[in-house]
Amino acid sequence: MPELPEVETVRRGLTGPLVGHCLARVIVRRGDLRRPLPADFAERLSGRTVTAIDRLAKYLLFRFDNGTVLIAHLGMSGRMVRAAAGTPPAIHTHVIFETDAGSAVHFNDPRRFGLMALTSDNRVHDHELVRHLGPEPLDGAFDGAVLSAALAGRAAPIKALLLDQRIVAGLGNIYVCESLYRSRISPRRRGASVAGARAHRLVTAIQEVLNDAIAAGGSSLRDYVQADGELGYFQHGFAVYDRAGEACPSGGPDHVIRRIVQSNRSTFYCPKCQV
DNA sequence: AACAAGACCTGCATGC
DNA sequence: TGCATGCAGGTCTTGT
Repeated sequence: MPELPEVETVRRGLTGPLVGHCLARVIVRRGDLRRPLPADFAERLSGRTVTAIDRLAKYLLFRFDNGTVLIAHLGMSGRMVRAAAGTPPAIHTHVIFETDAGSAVHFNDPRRFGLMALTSDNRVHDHELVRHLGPEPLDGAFDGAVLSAALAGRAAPIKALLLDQRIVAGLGNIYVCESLYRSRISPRRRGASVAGARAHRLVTAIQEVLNDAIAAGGSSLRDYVQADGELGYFQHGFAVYDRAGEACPSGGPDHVIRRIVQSNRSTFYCPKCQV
């Protein structure tokens, strides 16, 4: 589910309830997530104060007063939902964080593709989960030259390459489709042919799409809600995602959005606008 | 090395 | 109503 804008929205929503607060109690109800939680997970976090919550691509980094860092990924169906302490956990709530202020955050993940791991401040960026990540798309260092260098020599379709977190970190299926539409680039185009002005256009489109989505609180499809339980509303702004058979927003005659499958994932695009 | 395809797990919509 | 099938926002591993 959650791509960069959704994770960023969750981060912002958790900052109020958690940052500056001590975790009075951490309850692991089910530890067999994508990677098993360490046996001492709850013990290592209990009594610690959250000093900051950062985002690295689609990962959340919870920093604690003793230098411990909790790395969390929401997978496809993971949610972090705010609740009052003592609220009975919903089905699929696997971990509960209760603060000294009487509020709680429930980690709920039906498919259990999410994960959490513990490390420390000085080792975060070397951690195996995040070590391979490419540039942050909203970072100033990410530009057309950086992107085309990463795409040089690549024969795979640009759609598949943009999903590769080593090339750019944080995009998923929705925002790749939307960015390619916005930059009028065909998802089937070979990676290496995206260079120069075309790469620049793509970077601009990626940044615009992500910023628009963050401003809208992310996209709510099946599972995603913000930390406060509110729905994001960027899904109403999709130009192509999940709109197969509908008219392309360009309004061009006979412009119909098409669905194809690439690398076993759905791709939505306008074959007339995107070349 | 680069790429494609399958696997992981659960819920939901669809069609018979 | 029940059952089978296919699909879903993400990685990770395996095989060519």
